[in-house]
Amino acid sequence: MDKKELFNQFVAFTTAVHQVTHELTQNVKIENITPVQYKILEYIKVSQPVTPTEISDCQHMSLPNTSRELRKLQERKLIKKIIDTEDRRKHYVCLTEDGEKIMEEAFACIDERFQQLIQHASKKDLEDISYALNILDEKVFNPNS
Amino acid sequence: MDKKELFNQFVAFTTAVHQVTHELTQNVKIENITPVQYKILEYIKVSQPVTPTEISDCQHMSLPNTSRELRKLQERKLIKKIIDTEDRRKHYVCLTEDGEKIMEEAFACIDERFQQLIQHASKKDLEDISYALNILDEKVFNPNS
DNA sequence: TCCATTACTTATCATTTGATAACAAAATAA
DNA sequence: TTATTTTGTTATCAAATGATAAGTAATGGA
Repeated sequence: MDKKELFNQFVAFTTAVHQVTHELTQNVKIENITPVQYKILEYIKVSQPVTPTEISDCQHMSLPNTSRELRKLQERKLIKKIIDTEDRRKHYVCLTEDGEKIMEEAFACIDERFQQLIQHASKKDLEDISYALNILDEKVFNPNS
Repeated sequence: MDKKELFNQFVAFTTAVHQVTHELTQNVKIENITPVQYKILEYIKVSQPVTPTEISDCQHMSLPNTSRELRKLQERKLIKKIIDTEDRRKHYVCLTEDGEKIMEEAFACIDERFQQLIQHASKKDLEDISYALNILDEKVFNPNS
């Protein structure tokens, strides 16, 4: 196995992943939500509670810009902030009920398209896919966990 | 294999892929190139020659905006356009020598970080990774090819 | 107590990106 | 030939995003 060749395979693969994730999410349409705001909501949904600093780090945006987007999401009642009782500088960000509802709909929509994508997969195919995902997670994308 | 469970695994996986590709490309710094322009160059590099319409489709941007960015890249002598002799409406876009040089440097930089990522992988690991990439390409991300 | 650091906010400005209308030129179909 | 479609450009405006300075409040250490 040539490592250079593996790199080419890797590049083609990640391109395909980006393409497919774009297709899966493209018909998720939340009223008046910008792409960046959607990514933030998605992150909160999966990892809540999170602090603005964590969002800032994970989404690769400055804390001031994160703060601005969070304020907009809060104004739209999609998220709420809870101040840590231990360290009152820290804010824990969570989805509100409205936010949860919207994100569950979004995920359901993505899931629906995902199920279409794998509709022709056999039982063994599904096992192979799951196994392959695990291998790559373990050896490339999440080597520590 | 529960299809719902596979979806969760899939979501976590694609998130990790996006995260890692961001890390691999983040220290590719080309002077005065915007992210969109970089994505266009990357696409041209891999798929040249391409037409503006193809770029527009693949990068999910309107043709006018594609045209604008291509003009900027052309002004910087990173790409060139060749008019199709058969159908003179069509323009084939290619990298110039300067463009090739810059993109090869960029890819070398990404490759370097990729090699770090898999530096501890054994021969068998590499084979497993390659196999897993193939499986996923075949059954999920590139079902037609 | 005083000072430095951390977590976050507000405000402002520049740049990038997206959307749309109007146009030109070439190809194709009627 | 004339109309229609395709391919691409230019121009303009609005919105989203990025960068940075300045400020508040809480914490923790000297």
